[in-house]
Amino acid sequence: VATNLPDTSYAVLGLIDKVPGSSGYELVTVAGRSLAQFWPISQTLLYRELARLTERGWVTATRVDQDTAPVKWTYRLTAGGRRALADWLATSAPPASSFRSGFLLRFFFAHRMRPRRVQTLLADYRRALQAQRDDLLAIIDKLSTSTAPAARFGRLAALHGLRTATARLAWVDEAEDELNRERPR
Amino acid sequence: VATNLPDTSYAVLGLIDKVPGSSGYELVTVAGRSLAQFWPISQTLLYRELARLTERGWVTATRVDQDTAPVKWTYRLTAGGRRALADWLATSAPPASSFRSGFLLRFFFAHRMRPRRVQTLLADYRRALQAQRDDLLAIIDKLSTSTAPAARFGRLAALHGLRTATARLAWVDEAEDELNRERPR
DNA sequence: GCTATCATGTAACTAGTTACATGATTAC
DNA sequence: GTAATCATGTAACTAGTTACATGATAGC
Repeated sequence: VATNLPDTSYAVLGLIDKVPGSSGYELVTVAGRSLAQFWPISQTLLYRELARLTERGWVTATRVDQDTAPVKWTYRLTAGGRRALADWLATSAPPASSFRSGFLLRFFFAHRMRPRRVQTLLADYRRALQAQRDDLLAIIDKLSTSTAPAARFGRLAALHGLRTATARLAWVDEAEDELNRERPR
Repeated sequence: VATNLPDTSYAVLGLIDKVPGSSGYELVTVAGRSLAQFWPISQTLLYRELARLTERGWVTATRVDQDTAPVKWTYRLTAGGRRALADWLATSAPPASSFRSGFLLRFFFAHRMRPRRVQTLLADYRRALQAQRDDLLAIIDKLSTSTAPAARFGRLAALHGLRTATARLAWVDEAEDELNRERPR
């Protein structure tokens, strides 16, 4: 009964391939500061995927006893896992780019808000974008020192986020201008 | 047992408020060319939300018999529905902007791909972005003629998508340049 | 004594997806 | 004949979220 798995499974598989021999706990943190920008995975889900990948025989789990910290399990791809990852990467990415913005959803109904409320909504959005931009700048900065071939794509992925955030910040200015122009004071 | 509803419910509520007296079928199409850009709602889900909103007493459903087409049901907000919508709009949008990009996920693991594959991946992404940009341009064009206050925010929301798509197209160029520079021929 | 880090889970839920069903009318 | 438009659903699933549990060690 080999149904095909969701992209999240391959995300975890790819992560293990990138940092082999890490524990679930480590993978959660690594995912949190890399994948999270464009493919967030919660801790619970990641552990569930690890179990599933192990069951499939795509990764092996090794028990590691530590004296200072609790027991941990480390993961590595099997030959089957490498094949599965390669197959998935060769598959065309479907248009499955789901984007849901709580901000835009509310903004779309802004004609039912008082002008002041629209202002704070935009201000909140700007703050969130700035925080995101700063995060991405830090990531890019850290990755730009490394010359590893794998880090190159990570850096470009982060750059994608940075360009997006910057454009959206410019949009916030634009929107504020337009809203002020029509209704002065 | 009044649990609070997900944003999607309010999205539908807001839509009905925007186009009162429309049927589920009409709402599906309206959602498809407005909300879909930043808050996609499938047909099945929309009908389910209509049932839920009716149950809550936030909207009323009216049966309309037609001689040429099948029976339809049209929807309108009640006083309670208007209050619920206003309350939700007054609520700060949580950072809940979930973004999942199948493209970036694969691109992040591009070090495991052959260079040719990376090229086609980028080319496919560019094509998708161009299509999206054209869609948004058409929407903005249509909305810019209208002077209704509600259309203004719709236009700005579409502009947000346009700015995003444009920045990402520029990123594709940037990424291709960078990948070609390091590995000529 | 408190908080943070390391480390792995269970339980319960629900939002959202996909596939399918039905059937009339109009236009090519 | 066949495809598109109008119109509303049901059924079945699963991916992902949220809240909670546990427990050791290390540093302040």
